Amino acid sequence: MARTPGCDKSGLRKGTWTPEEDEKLKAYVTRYGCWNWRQLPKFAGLQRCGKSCRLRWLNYLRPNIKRGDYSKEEEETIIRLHEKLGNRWSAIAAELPGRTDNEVKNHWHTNLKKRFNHNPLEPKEHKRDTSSKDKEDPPLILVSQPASSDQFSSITKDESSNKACDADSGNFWAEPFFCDNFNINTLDSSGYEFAEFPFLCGEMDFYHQLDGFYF
DNA sequence: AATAGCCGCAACCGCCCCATA
DNA sequence: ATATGGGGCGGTTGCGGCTAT
Repeated sequence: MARTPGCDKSGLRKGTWTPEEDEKLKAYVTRYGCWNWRQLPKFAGLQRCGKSCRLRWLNYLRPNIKRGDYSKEEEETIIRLHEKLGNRWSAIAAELPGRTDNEVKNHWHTNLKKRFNHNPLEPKEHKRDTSSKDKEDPPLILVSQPASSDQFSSITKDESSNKACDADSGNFWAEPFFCDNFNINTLDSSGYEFAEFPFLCGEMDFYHQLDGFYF
């Protein structure tokens, strides 16, 4: 499933994230936010590149991530938007609360594409894979159903981790990040999310301009 | 019970866009 | 106008688990 741990030539770790790394990243981002993905791993004590941290956070550790089976409505939405937008997974994922572009993309490639390739309504410009093995899969039948809220709160495969996310997600997105030296009064009086304050990271004292304070 | 092949998905890679100097 | 750095995005890879034989 995941790639085996390894290191690239610069000594940065690659491959599967360990629970310890997850904890470090989650703790740091929760506390300080993602002010700079490239610098972040250094201060968070991670031997990872910034991109890897960003991906891990956005696709796995971020609060309110919904995992597990897709509802019919979600699949319908993906298919409808894919028909309209093509492979713009981030735009499609934006319409599916709790789903990430990576997850939507994976779901498309592993489930929906096989079925949807047989749907004559699919625009040809988006059709990429017409391999013969797909012929055994039944075409996807779109059925409109009234949306029910419980269909959007599917049980996750990793319920324990999701609960952990839910526990601290309550006010996560609505509240600013605080650290030891942060004073809410330093927020720009205009209301724009901007703050400038010192971080204390280990023995280093930095000034960071934190933009996008509320994410 | 063994094993070969398939599938799902986390993670990496490289390109592109945008902001800033 | 150009260079540079950072973030975002889509395509692809490859391992582990599952299933069929």
